[in-house]
Amino acid sequence: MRRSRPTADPLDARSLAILRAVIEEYVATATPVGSQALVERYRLGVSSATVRAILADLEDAGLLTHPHTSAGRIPTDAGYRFYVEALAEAAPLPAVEQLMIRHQFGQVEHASEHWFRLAATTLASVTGSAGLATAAKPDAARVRRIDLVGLQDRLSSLILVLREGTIKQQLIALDHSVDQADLSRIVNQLNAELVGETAAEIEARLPAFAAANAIGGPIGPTGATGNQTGSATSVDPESGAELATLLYRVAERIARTMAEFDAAAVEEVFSDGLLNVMDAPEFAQSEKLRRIFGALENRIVLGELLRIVAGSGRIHVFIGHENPTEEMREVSLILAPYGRAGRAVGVVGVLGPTRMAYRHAIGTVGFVSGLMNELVDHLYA
Amino acid sequence: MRRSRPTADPLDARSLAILRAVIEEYVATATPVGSQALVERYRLGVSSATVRAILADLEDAGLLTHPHTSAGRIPTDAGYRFYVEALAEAAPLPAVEQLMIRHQFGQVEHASEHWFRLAATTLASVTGSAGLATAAKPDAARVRRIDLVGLQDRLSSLILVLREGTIKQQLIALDHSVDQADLSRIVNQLNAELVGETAAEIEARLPAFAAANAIGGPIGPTGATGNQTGSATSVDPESGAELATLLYRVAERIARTMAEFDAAAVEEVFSDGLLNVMDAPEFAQSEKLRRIFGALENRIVLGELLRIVAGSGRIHVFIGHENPTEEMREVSLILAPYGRAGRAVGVVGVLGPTRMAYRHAIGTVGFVSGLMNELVDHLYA
DNA sequence: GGTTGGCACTCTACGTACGAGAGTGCTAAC
DNA sequence: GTTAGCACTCTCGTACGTAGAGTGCCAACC
Repeated sequence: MRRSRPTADPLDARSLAILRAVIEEYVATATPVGSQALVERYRLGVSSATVRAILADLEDAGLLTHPHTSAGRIPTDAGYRFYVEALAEAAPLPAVEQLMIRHQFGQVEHASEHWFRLAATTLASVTGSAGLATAAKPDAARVRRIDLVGLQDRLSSLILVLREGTIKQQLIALDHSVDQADLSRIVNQLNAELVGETAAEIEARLPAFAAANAIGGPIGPTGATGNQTGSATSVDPESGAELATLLYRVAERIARTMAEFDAAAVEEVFSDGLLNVMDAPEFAQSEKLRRIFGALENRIVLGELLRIVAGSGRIHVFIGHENPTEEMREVSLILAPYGRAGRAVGVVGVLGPTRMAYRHAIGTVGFVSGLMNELVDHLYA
Repeated sequence: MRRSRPTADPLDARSLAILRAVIEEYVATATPVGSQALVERYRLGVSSATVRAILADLEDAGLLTHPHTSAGRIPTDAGYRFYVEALAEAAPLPAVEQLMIRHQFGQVEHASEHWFRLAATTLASVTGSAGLATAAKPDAARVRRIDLVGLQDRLSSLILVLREGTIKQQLIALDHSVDQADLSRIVNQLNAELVGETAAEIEARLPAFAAANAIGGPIGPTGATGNQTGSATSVDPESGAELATLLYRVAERIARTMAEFDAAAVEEVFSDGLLNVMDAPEFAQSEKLRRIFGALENRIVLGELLRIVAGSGRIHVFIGHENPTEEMREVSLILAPYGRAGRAVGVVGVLGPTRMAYRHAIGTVGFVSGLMNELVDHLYA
């Protein structure tokens, strides 16, 4: 409501420089920045009075605001948005840090499950915000390997390895005791028939399994390999029927487990460095913190965001109010997808106060997502 | 420094009743409790002046304290300790709640990995504190099943199922491409020789593997079952040597993975309801919270505690200063082991402010650890 | 016209003062 | 041994006053 027209005059270079200075100063100090501080710390070549006039313009444009009359300026969400889009080229991660991170990933390379955790940890420590990572997850999981391990007389464990590296374990209670040799025969048959299939495809086969089950006979195409590990006991008809029943139950369980896996928006979100967020002075009162942590615990809220990002193929920045949920309106999220569309995709990113070092954070998230890309490519070339 | 001798006179029944009242009132209200409040809310049959005299005695005995002169009394850690040992018989969980919890465990029964998480969640929601749970972990893991799954030409995934249900996945880079049939032969041999063994036992066998490797011949006792899944290709000497090398490497990796698993004090601590702790008024300033969460994230601190509890066979209560670390001196931990000593053992428990409903919490932790006992027994009878 | 120094103004942060209220410890009477 | 009474102490909330930071505006300047 002052001086220049309230809306988007294209800002001149000096205004941009000042906007940028305000943002970077505020990000560094967490204190509203005044005209005096700006002329002292940045070579602006103008007096504080001039700076004040420009600050007022930037405020009219909605990019800055005032906590109160006699305080300095702080950026609005719109200000940060402008900064991210027009002023802040992503800062590439220094080569030293890149090397260090690669080295760390090398250390755990033999256990892919740890990559996601490490990605979150790395993002947290490098950016000083909270780090987030989801495991790479396919649209439709496919079977890579099935195994049944007898635990006790009437209890067995189904181990389902999916093509993308995920392992699912399920307990299966048996109606009758089944020895490991019989379990092996079932496993062989299941592997022969179901490897490479999706939940839906297995589902479609279930009636065939059931039919075979009903007549108590052996099932599957004649090509089923079978004949395994020594003990080639002859199968009496009754136990044959029992095995067929079991076969059906296991196949059904596999289909269900995979369907559940497919349906889960986000299987698990690894996070690290939540303590970093607690350190931010804007969250000194635990009430705000509580709401943020609450939102983070709520997988639905986060899942929605992650889904948006996973499909997009680019880095997303959600600043304050841009977040879909009320609780997150004081934090910013920088999220990047990784993996191959169609194959497995996951998301990595950071969460911090809107007062965040966006350049650095975007650069770091970009680097880590690239690294995860490499790793996933290496796994599923 | 008043009236009666400063040390442990055996306290009379009335003093005990008042101590108990103070503690239970304070736990309920989080406000220092005065003599007036006590006579109003509890049928003590005496005047507030008398109560005041007794409160002063209890303070001299070190069981209560004063935040300041004109405030009511609050319990000291010693007061809580006395309460837990002498005054508070554990409150058994109401049958309704027991049933509800059992029902919830029934819902996820088919996936044991979820039990630990559910235990933490249940403890958190029932007690209103943070819930903790570790997976059941043996002193020395034993192999239950080994599998190798080809991921790509020169990359394979080792899947190691331990007797206690834990699954470990490891990537193995191959020097040469190996087809699934050859992998299967290796797997069969490994299973034949290593099932049931510990890390140390496998370690001891490694030289034998290496020797066989050196001469390029087949290895293992003659009883090794072998011969599997169709493709009985004849093995040319060179590829035989390569396979022997691979066999050795995989065995070595298995031994190392298991040794690491054994060495880890606590593999993973599932926690839930940390938000509950944030809600406690004593932790309104996030500085205290920060330190507590920091201590929780530090696996070493927690690991030490859990190790103490795991071996003990009984419920432990750590109140405030009784905790080994500085950061935890404002919280109490109630921890119970479950499982079978010698076989797998784990720990469940809750963490909350020292101002905790001990009776209820102890009862709940006891119930959940009993439940986990049942589940583990059911798995590994 | 843009820029600058000067200046009045505004608002917060902080320290002080003060009364209300809660709860104690002590004493004298029961 | 118990109780009523009472002076005392300490916190908490409110009010107030001051110092300091930073603004917005204006008149003068280049």
